[in-house]
Amino acid sequence: MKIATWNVNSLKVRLPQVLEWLGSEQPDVLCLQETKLADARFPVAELADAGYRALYHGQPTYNGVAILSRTPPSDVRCDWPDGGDGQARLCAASFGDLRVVNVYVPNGQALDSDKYPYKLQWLERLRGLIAGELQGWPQLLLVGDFNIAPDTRDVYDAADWGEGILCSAPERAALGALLELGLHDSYRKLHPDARAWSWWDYRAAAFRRNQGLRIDLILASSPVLSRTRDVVIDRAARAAERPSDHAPVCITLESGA
DNA sequence: ATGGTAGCACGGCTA
Repeated sequence: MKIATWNVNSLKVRLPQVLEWLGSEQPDVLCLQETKLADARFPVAELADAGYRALYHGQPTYNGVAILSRTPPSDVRCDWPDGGDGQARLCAASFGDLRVVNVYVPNGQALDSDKYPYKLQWLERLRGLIAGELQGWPQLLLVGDFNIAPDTRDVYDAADWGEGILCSAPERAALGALLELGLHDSYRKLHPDARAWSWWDYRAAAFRRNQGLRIDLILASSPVLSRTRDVVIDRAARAAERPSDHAPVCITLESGA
């Protein structure tokens, strides 16, 4: 079973690439972030033609998440239990015994921005939600754009980036609190020494100079990690014509429990 | 060079 996550930075613009990627990679589940689409404009028919149904939760202009799958999901969740705060950043669905939670964590912008405490509060709230989900779903994947580089290995130049946004100690502590629930950074577990990025800024020719960060993560509960065959970052998608600034990340699981 | 690019119901905001 293959489950992937990809911040597409506008599904309207990136739909041809998403369709091509679905065709070549054939994932069972693809979680999207930054679809930037109102639900009425979600490309349901085009994806159905490609063999994928869609669970989507969007808004105009900003944010937006979706879960594409070849089989019907169950126990669908489209926002926070209390209805959320108007920012479409969370959805979840189950495929058999596997729970998949898809998040677009707030960027935070800068340490002195009011978006920074919002990010930290959002992550604290997510911890509570995931703790509850794990009660009913021991086999769980928490995937998405976390907007946090877990440690210095995940930054092209950690000394230069320092304690800036995406790398500050409170952000990393909030990610650590999620891991303490019994989740594992699957890519890092399988590739302890890898220096690989999932996001490169559009500005300053960051991709050409390979100046990136690994902020798109697949966190797996222990039962899922134990049946993980591999985790890969598809750097080629970032090198494509008119790319998203993020690369897809894909986990392959042994089939069965 | 202390910036740059990309996307968005269109132009200041977000990343």
